[in-house]
Amino acid sequence: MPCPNFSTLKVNCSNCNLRDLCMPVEADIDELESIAGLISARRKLKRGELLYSHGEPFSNLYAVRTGFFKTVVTSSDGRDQVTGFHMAGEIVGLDGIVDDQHSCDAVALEDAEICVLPYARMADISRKVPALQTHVHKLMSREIVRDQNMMLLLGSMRAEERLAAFLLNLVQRLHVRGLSQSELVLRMTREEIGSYLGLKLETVSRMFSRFADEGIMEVRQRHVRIIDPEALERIVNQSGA
Amino acid sequence: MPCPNFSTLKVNCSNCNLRDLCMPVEADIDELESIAGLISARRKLKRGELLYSHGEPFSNLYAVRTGFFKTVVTSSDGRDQVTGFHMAGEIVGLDGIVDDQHSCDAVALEDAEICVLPYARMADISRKVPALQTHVHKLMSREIVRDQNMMLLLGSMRAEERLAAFLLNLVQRLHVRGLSQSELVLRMTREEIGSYLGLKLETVSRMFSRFADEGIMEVRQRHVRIIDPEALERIVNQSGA
DNA sequence: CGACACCTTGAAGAGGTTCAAGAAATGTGG
DNA sequence: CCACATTTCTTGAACCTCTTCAAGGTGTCG
Repeated sequence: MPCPNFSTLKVNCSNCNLRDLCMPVEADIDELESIAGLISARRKLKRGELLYSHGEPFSNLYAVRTGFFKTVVTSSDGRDQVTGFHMAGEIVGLDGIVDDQHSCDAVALEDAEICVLPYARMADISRKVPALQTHVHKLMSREIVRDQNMMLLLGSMRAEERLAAFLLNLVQRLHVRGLSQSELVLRMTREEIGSYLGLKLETVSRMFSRFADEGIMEVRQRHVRIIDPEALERIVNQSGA
Repeated sequence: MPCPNFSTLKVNCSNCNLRDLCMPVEADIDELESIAGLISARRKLKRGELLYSHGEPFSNLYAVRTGFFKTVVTSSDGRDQVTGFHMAGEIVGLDGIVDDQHSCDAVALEDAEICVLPYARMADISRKVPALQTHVHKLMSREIVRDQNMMLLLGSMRAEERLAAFLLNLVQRLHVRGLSQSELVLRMTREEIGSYLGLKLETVSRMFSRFADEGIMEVRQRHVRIIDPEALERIVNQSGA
């Protein structure tokens, strides 16, 4: 076995328990067979490892199987911004298509495993399987809508609103994956949350403390228990124009 | 003529002077013919008119022919955020694909004309013409990268940096379209610029005044002449981590 | 020409940042 | 498995940027 972090055996979507999340495509038997062959390999990453980095030639999309990733954009003058957190069933790498190279870094925030989806193969198959074509378009459109909602958050919300929205979004996504609606373990640091939300880490920390003081949640380091989700909803929806 | 704002006569990309901007696709004669048939109609809009609005069923993308648009996301509690400004040759409407309905409003900021690109037709043709498929993917990927760069701007830049970046981006896009690199007429209000940049209109106004004081540009209402573009570059690239 | 929308500028105030110090958790090497 | 180094988190105080509120000016359109 030349490289223990790659496996090409029995790599197939057909019997993957994440299929409903990452490839929810209605199709006939033949088509499903094509789709099952989308994946070229799986790959394991250690915490802190880069899945891809900006400037790197683009050739694959990646589906997260296990673990947790962040994507980070870096500007020419060294600023950087976390643009997303990605968990099981989500697809990363779409940024690379336009210039045939990645425009951000994708970093594993804990030990992780991903499926490699060669873009060329995906494009080929989606020409033959309309349902896959639709799915790919929707993936990209969803990313656009999500990013525009982040622009709304970053452009118009105050610190506590941002953090509340962030937490609600996280638990909602975790809930879809069968985890608790109220309890979660943050996979990222205060600084990473801050970068994502356009805040400094101290501000994030203070907001956590404030929410805890107000009895909205319990916070012990990265362990968070949401006691009053409606309070969070109210915070997010309170203000506005 | 039932509706003077729609025309379906001689609507064809083949001899459109904007083709290089909006459909720069390499293909053989047959394929180009397919692509030329992408457009179903053209439509004229008056200043202030909506091209589409959030919640509206999605069925078309739109290519801007003339005029200038903004797209605006509105949150449930009435906040809104300008997510983009769009000029000749640019495609809008990609947000609508994921949920079969638009998630933002597109508003003409001046009298405008657009080409209607039925999404179903586009999807069909791009299954037969790989170059079009690639083009569509790149369009969407470009939008993702652009939005993520806006997240960087909103999350990490100060007011003067944001405005400088905005102006440089604007003149650069206008320059590609054959207009001056230094002179421009803003099509949007201070408030709209502010919404886009996550600032209040007063802040935008103050920053314009500051740039004018510093001799970087002349500002007379919406007429802007950039005297020292390098100063703007320096402002954008100054800080960082 | 008048009404309305848009822009500018000042002064006061708030929210978030910066700087700093210490505490808690995590990981590492012996 | 423990001790130590490192990273991460919390909290306080001073500061700064941007916002808010207010008033007046400028431009535009019917």
